[in-house]
Amino acid sequence: MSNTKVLPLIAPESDAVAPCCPPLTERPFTAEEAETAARMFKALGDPVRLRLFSAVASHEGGEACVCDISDVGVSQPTVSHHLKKLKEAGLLTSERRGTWVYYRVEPSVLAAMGRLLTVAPAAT
Amino acid sequence: MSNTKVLPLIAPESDAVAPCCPPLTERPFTAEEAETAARMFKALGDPVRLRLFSAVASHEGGEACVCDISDVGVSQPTVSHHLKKLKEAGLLTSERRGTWVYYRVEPSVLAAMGRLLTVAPAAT
DNA sequence: TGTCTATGTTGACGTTTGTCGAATCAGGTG
DNA sequence: CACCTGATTCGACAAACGTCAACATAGACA
Repeated sequence: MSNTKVLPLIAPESDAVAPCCPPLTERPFTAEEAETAARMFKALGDPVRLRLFSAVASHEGGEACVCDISDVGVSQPTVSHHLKKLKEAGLLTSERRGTWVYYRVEPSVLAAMGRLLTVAPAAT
Repeated sequence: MSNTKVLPLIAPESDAVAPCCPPLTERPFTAEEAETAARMFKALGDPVRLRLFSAVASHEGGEACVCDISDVGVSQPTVSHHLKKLKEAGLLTSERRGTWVYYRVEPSVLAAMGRLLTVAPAAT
């Protein structure tokens, strides 16, 4: 199962995305909100991680085997290390299927981050 | 007063935003693209910087004096240090007016980052 | 069983980062 | 001019980070 869903895209109008924080432009972040959101931005703040994330996110079906994306110029343990970081940040999930481990993006988190960078719709 | 300019919003349909990179989900980033984009994400990857940025972005008129936003729990030199980082990342600009220094957000960069997190429209 | 391949973990390393206090710069005001 | 306040720069230090080689683990297959 689950081959039917080609990428559980998020409904742009849905506010069911991770209720982490309001848009950055809406009001000053609290310390707590900043902590949460910064964790996600930080995870994408490294070139290697960004390439890995982009490789997974753009891969067919929204998921990719490590072997498909590990050609980013660093050693294999380093790739594993970065994928772990992305997982800890909630941006990726992983699943072992036989010999290979597949990573897929967490679409709701992507949407939540996008919302952070949204400019508030004309504040009155 | 000054309600006339609500925030120099970006036209969501305009592709005139910083032509850094395509959406993360469109195709695997090249090393160069990742380097550029990671620099921006990294700038927002610190809680203190995120609070400072949010404070500026949400401030009336889209700009704020350092004195208005420097209450984030760290020393004043540290605030200055982080604001500098945000400036170097192209997220903020600063201008001295008399005694005070005002920071304002670079809306096009915000838009560019938002576009990165956009989900590609049904990749065939 | 043993072996081979694909990933993850450990330990160590040099580098970068976040933080502060002290010193310095920039503009007002008396 | 001297003095005060707001903001940046400097110098130092501990903590976090990115990286690798070596080792460990998980599953496939003979």
